[in-house]
Formats: sequence, structure tokens, C-alpha cells
Amino acid sequence: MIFTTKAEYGVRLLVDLGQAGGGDPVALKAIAERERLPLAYLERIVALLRKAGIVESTRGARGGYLLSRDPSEIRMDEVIEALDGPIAPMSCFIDDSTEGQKVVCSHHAIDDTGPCGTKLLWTRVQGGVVRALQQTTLADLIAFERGGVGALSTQRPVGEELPVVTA
Amino acid sequence: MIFTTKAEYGVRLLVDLGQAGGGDPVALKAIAERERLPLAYLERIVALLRKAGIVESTRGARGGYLLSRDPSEIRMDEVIEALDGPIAPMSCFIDDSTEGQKVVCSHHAIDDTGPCGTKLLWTRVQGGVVRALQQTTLADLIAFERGGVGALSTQRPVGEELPVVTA
DNA sequence: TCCATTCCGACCGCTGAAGTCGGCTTCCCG
DNA sequence: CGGGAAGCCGACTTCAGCGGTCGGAATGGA
Repeated sequence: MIFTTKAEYGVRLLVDLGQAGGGDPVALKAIAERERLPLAYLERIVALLRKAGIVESTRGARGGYLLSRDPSEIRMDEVIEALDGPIAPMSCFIDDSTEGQKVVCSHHAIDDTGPCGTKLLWTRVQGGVVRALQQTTLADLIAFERGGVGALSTQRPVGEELPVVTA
Repeated sequence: MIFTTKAEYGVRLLVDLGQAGGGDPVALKAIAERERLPLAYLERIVALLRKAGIVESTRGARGGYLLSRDPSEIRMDEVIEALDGPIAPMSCFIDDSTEGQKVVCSHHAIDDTGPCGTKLLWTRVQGGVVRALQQTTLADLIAFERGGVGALSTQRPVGEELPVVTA
């Protein structure tokens, strides 16, 4: 499995929120019942989304959650990272956070000459995953769930794509 | 993590075998020492590759392993599947093996109208992974390890691509 | 007949995923 | 102004599977 249930439930929660339309806050209990997901677990999941600034909450009675932006502005790479943490093909595959997309392969670190062959493979795979996540927005998923396969931003303008690790 | 160490070690084993050139059989012990991997564990890994018909073995003294085909004929999707099993973005994502690439999303199975929104996302991600694996052969990795980034079949003829699950 | 090597099933510790629980805080509404 | 509905939060539990290890049997070259 590439993703955990956190990612799954979190995305479904967002889709549900998006379908609600952004009127007044939606209580988690309502979402849990509609999606048939454990409420206590959803609480922990939505907390991650809130910390990441993807949803906003209002406490107290008649409180609940709202998307903090338009669904078309919520990219799935951001969502998945918030829920599952950084996705890497292998544990040795570390995305250097110091601004560059430098990738470090830990084995053969000391003595070896040249990169290990698996690096090419992991890089390509991660590229495929990241690209898929970047090109999909919450609005896409909502549109898809409404049965319409059309109107998907399958190809978004090249300029908007984030830099991706390349082999 | 998308892949386990089985996949990692198995691929490195294959690269090592490929570099040996296909003369007489290579003992696992030699590979374990070169790659600094636990021998007992490698035994279990190479067994998977043998069952999948990717390597061939000769027993007894001076025995060992050989690639059963040319490295350029060994695609990584086949290798990874043999080592880690079928790769799916989520547990609910089942590739129907009855010849069609039909994908079944288990939740909302009974009452729901239309597909759940996550299906689109998982399908796109899996597409990205599968495509990356299909387009990479063992020969690519061997060439890469020899320091040469050139001569990679980065884009192989479209006609040769296997059918991929599409949204 | 050694001994190197493949083959195979049993076992095992640990980590992280998945989910629960109890209690606290917040704050709308009557 | 208080009760209850909702969010917030840390501690806890359970369990599968990953990442190995071990011991021994089968095989076959020298």
C-alpha cells in the first residue's frame, strides 16, 4: 500500500466538505455518519488538515469545519503530505528540505563510486506519484464523484507545475 | 514507503547479476558481500525471483544464480511485483485479474451511487507508478550504475507499453 | 566423501497503522 | 447562566507485516 487510511479518510472528508458547499460549518459527526467512518479517528485526521491550513474549525455548539480555500486551489500533494507525511519510494530516499529537490541515497554512502542503480528507479517512480498528486485538485475529485468524468483539469498549464525531482 | 527492502535488495541483486555478465553462476554469498546485504535474507528474496522466472539457479558446489534473460528484457514492473506483490495505492484498490484491468473500489460498494471520489486519485497515482516501472528495464539500471546517464531508454516506443489502468 | 551451495520452513522482535478512550475546552442557545 | 453540542488532545491498545535469523535438508562438483 502506498497510502494509509489516514489519506483515504482525509480525502473523503475533504470531498464531503466540498460538496457541502461552504455555507456554515459542518460537524464531524455528520461527516462520520455519511461516510461511515469512525468519528474518534476522524478527529485526529482532521486535526492534521487543520494544522496544514487546509480546513478551518469553529468550536463550541453548532461548530464544525470548513474548507479554508476553494476546492480548485487545494492540490492533492499538499493534502497527502499533511496526512501521510512525505511520500518516498524507499526509506533511503530523502528529500532534502533545504529548498533544493536534492535526493540522497544513503547506501553506498561512504566508499562507493557512483550512485546505486536503484536510485534511478525510485526517482522515476516518485516522479510519477508526485506528478499525479500535483495535477489533481479537490475540485477534480468532487466533479468526478458527481458522475461527470468531464471538466477535469487533467492537463494543467505547464507553468503552474511545481518542480519535480528528475532523474 | 512504497516499496519494502525486499524490492530494494532484489533489484540490487539483479543489477549485480547483470554486471557479472552471464558467464558461470554467481554464488549468493559473493553478492551478499559485495552489496553488504544479509545472506540469509537474500536467499529468501532470490527465491521469489526464481519462482517468477527472472533468475535461474544451479545447485551444489560452484552453483549460483544467473539472469534467465537479457537485462533489456527484464522490466521492473515484473520484478517489483515478484518481490513485493501487486502494488496498489490503497487496500481497497483491487486489480481484477480476469484479463481486464477493471478496478474495484470496495467502499460505497452496496448502496452508493457512482464511484467514490478517491478512486480517481488512486487510479492516477497507480498509473504513474506502473508507467514508471514498465518503462524501466534492468539494462537501464545497469547503465545508470556505470555512471552513464545517457543511453537510457527513457522514452520507449508507445506501442510497446502495456495497457495501463485509466480513470 | 567432503564441502560449498541452494532450498525451505519455523521462528521472532519491533515498528507503525488503525483505532479507542477519557477528559478537557469552547461557546451557542434557551 | 448553565447544559449540551461540538472541537481538542494525549495516552493507550491491538495487530499485521516487515525485516530479518536459524537449523537443517537436498544437491552436486572435486
